[in-house]
Amino acid sequence: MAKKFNNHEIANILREMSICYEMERIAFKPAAYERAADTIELQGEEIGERLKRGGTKELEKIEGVGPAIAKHIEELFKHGSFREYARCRRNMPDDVLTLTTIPDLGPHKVRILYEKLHVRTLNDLERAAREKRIRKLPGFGVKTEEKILRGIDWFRKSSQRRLLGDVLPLARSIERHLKSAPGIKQAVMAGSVRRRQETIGDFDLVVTSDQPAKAMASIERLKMVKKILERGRRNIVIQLENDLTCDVIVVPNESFGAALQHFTGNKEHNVLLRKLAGAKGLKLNEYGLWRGKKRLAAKTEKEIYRALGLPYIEPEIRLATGEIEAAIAGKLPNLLPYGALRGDLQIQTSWTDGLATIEQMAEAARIIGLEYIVVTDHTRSLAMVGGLDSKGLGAQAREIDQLNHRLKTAKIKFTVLKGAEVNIFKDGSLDLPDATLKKLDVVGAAIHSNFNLDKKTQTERLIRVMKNQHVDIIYHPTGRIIGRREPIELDLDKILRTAKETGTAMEINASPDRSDLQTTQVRLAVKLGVKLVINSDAHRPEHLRFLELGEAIARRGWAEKKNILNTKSVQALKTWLTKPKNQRR
DNA sequence: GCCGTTTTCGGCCCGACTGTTTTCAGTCG
Repeated sequence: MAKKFNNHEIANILREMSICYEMERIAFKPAAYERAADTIELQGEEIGERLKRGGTKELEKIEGVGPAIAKHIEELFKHGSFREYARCRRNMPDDVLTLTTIPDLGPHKVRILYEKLHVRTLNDLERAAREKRIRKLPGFGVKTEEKILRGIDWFRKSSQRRLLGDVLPLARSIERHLKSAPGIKQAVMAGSVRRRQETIGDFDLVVTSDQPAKAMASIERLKMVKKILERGRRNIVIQLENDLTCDVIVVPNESFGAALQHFTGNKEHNVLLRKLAGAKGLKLNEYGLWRGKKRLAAKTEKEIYRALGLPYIEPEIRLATGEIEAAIAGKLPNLLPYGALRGDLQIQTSWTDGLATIEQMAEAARIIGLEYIVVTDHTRSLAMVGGLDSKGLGAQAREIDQLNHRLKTAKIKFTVLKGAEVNIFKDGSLDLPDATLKKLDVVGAAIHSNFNLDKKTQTERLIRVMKNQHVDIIYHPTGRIIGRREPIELDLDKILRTAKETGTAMEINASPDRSDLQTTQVRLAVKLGVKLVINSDAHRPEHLRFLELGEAIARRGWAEKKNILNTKSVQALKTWLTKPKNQRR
């Protein structure tokens, strides 16, 4: 294979194809390409690997990929492009994907801008708008031109998405304020926040009311509101203090479920649901499920799913990645319940870069209902945080023993275990000797350097780590930090299979900017039967709250309680840890 | 271009809103 493309890059190429066909007013192809792009982006395994393994036949197994698109992808890997794509590119602006993210600009308007004003990039667009050339175009006007300028401004300011960990507390606070506000019965978050997506574009909220005008007024009076952006009859768009856009929809109580379902999405899930309804001679919209003019269900989501012949599907897995098929077959996973974690297996303390003592972290963990923590400070080669060597870990062990003793005498049922976040060298060796690792209850290993090795080297590096008999967990396996650092190159399929073979657990690091593993990777791990651990990676007591975000990632990846190691009691965990790795189940 | 409780051809999700129109196309979620 001559060229390499990751799934995201392939998806974007297919999206460009979709836009191209849309511009040419070719029917149905745009949706087909769009759909293929979406499913490819959500694949846990690299498309290139699958192509190598099974050729185009293998690719055709992917939902929405047929013979034509499979062939295009094959050509893409062989030659770096394919004929039809090259043709499309000739007729489109270079930066068509960016241009179409500007609100109100879709394929057709972008095409007109390109053909009449030679707009190829965002800068071209801005110049054309400032020079008031856009308003003269057919189908455009002064208002559109102004909206485009505002759109460019918005794009530049807020193109980076927010972390769920930042948005969720705010969303809950708004819910709370509105629930007790005049004219409002219920206020429930919807959209990507309710699905607990790792990053959030905007915040959707469904409000029920008998007095919409009064409800709207209450919303406008919220103290977090910075600016009202749009006001409709039943919806209002506001800019919050932190510049996050919040889209509120006001509906009567009797259609609450339908509205919540509709605005929770995701879009693809809803499309599939409406198709299913259509196949049964029904119609699903944001006002309910209908047979002709008769409304069959609308008040609750459960009622709607039931009337469609389905069990309730949890918001986190409404991603159009097989949940509807599983629901029909009665094979939905029994998702990990929130609050099922009994311990946290990655905690840093003031012994290295944490801000609280072991005792303070233990106390904070106990208060939020945990039964144990593992203290896992950094090890010696991470010099910038004063990583611990064998001697330091020995001293720390004595402090932990004393603390456990005090807890016991005070009849407090809480256990502190000994661990470390052991640094992995470039060659996959560890920066502490086996003799030291052997003394610890839990050994987590993590990559903190050499992020840019090629895929083969990086994969072999981690495999070597997993083959070490003392390494229990790989921490934040891909090393990504959202918005700051790309994940390392890994053959994840191979890594996860090795994890299974060697009995090494994989971490779901719940720290909001890490979220690592991420959803699709968890799904693959669950499928392969790899043991997972959800950790906060807390560096201060408040960080323990991140665990909930990790639970959300696990749920989105279809994980059940049995897949997650730290749902075990401390005794059961210890038993598991003392077994030789290859006997751990 | 893809797909199959419509099954290898003939369909393909739904409604609101906006701005530009004078009846509707384009965009969005």
